[in-house]
Amino acid sequence: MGSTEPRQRIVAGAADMLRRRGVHATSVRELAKHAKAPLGSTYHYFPGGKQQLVTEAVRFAGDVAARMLAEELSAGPVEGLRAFLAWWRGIVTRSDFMAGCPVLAVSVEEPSEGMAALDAAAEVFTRWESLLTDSLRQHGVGEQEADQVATLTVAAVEGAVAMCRAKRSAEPLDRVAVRLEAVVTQTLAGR
Amino acid sequence: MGSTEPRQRIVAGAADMLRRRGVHATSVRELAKHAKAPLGSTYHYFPGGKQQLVTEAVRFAGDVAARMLAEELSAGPVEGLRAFLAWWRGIVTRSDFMAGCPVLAVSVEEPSEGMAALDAAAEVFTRWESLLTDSLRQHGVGEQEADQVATLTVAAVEGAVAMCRAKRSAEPLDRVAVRLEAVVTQTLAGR
DNA sequence: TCCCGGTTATGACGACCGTCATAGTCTACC
DNA sequence: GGTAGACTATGACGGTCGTCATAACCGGGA
Repeated sequence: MGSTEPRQRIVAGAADMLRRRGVHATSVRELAKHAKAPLGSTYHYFPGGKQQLVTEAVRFAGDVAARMLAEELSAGPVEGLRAFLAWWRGIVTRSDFMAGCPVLAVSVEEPSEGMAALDAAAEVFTRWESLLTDSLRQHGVGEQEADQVATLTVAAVEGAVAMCRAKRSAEPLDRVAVRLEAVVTQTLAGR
Repeated sequence: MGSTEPRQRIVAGAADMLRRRGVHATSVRELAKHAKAPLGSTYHYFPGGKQQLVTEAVRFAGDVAARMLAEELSAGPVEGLRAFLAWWRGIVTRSDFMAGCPVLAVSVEEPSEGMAALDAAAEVFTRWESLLTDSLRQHGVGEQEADQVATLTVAAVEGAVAMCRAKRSAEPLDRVAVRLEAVVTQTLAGR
């Protein structure tokens, strides 16, 4: 909070706004105001314009989640999964179901011009999947099965976050959490 | 194809554009052009403006999918699941990973003014879940477990569709398909 | 034949968009 | 203390947005 670096503040603020409104409903002016930075600064720090800003925001949000996921996975796949789900639940509920996932937002909206942001989103998804896959493999799960469970987890979490937003309820995330934990437990038990 | 009713044409076209661009990147002008209808007609048939148009498009797309899902589920839960996944795979690949899900698009973007479209999205999700839940319950699955598996399925499919768009690859949907089928099969086998 | 409802056609409105140019301010080093 | 360079401030640009008012059109009942 109150980071002194304006650039960092802009990126973090952008990630926060993308969560709530999506890409096209977020203007650069609002972005600057939200970060208490002048509009001119925006184009000073991000000469690539909105595209660059969105791309960096996606990477930033992806990194934050990945760092958390990596740490929690060190206690085991099930513990990591639980923490991942709880983390998303916190974001969704604390914002009164206004906030979602900026990575998902970029993935759903147009690649109108330049796919930089979309590519960044794809990389974030892949990174999350890799963390989950590695953890599963380290606990004896086969390659294919680990890949599939990791992708299922990321997809289900992202989908559930969007569903929570639409329904203004945390139930989708809760249901998915129970079922995903069962899947991972069974996978670790070797079928 | 080539329906004579302009109103229907506009709604179907809107659903198609929402898939590809999302809500805010789709203008009413483009919508009218895409449906070969005059801009004035748009506000004649949809006095509620863009909000009403988006809402009806979401309901329309939701109905099409629900009808398909209901029919395929009559052959059993696994068969319905398979068809559901294959249907989405077709949409994603046939469009060269440009098209996604309009319901998801609405769920991820603004609640800015009037939640009509968001509510419609929530109803569509609930409808899809109900179809899956009912099918599972008719095959002896308990209530809670059926609810959880149904939500997991819808969430995972929606998330995977977005991931396919970002990665420009059908692999997320394919991985999710394999794992979801395993989940449903095991659920039906009673643990 | 006339007219009248539903539909299309056209153009305008105020607002906001992304982007940039330019000029002012500040900071830190020589 | 002066000056270079990083940052801020301001305002403008061409465009497009959602929305609406209004006029032209057109088919069919009186």
